[in-house]
Amino acid sequence: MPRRYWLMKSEPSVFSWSDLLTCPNSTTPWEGVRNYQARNYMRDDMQVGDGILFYHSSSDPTAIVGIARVASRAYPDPSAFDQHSKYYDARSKMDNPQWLLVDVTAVETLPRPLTLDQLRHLPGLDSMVLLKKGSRLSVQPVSIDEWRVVLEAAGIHHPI
DNA sequence: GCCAACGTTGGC
DNA sequence: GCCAACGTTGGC
Repeated sequence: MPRRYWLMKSEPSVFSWSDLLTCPNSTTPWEGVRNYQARNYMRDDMQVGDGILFYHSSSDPTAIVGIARVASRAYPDPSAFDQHSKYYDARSKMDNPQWLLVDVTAVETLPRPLTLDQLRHLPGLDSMVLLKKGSRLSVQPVSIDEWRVVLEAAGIHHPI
């Protein structure tokens, strides 16, 4: 199975790239995904070792800021069971979990963030999910070609 | 803060 | 199954 590539969004005011870097082993459970399509990508398609573009949304500027990798298969998101969590969902039962997550590990910080505006001007990213109007998916597939374009533009030549 | 676009819910 | 209402996302 060839490696796949993804883009994952996070609001830095909630969880930033630098927050990830301070986690033990630069690794964190990607809590809080509450969208079925995003969940299904994690559940059905993500494999350990897949590449991740780490994107800061609702920030200034919005940008890809780091390269990460998938560090586990999908497993139940414990925050869905936690009544004190903002991600609590009473419909998700221990014996029938509705929401899943994967572990994410930081690999490399971009020398400079690649902003949304820069991405829009790069050739070869026309069909990138992130750049589609109204795109809200927080876990998105990225093609190998898009991955290469982004890493080249970021000045990264030996990722993962 | 605004608001377009989107996903989900629930009445019918 | 339809679709209006609602809540959320996220760029600006």
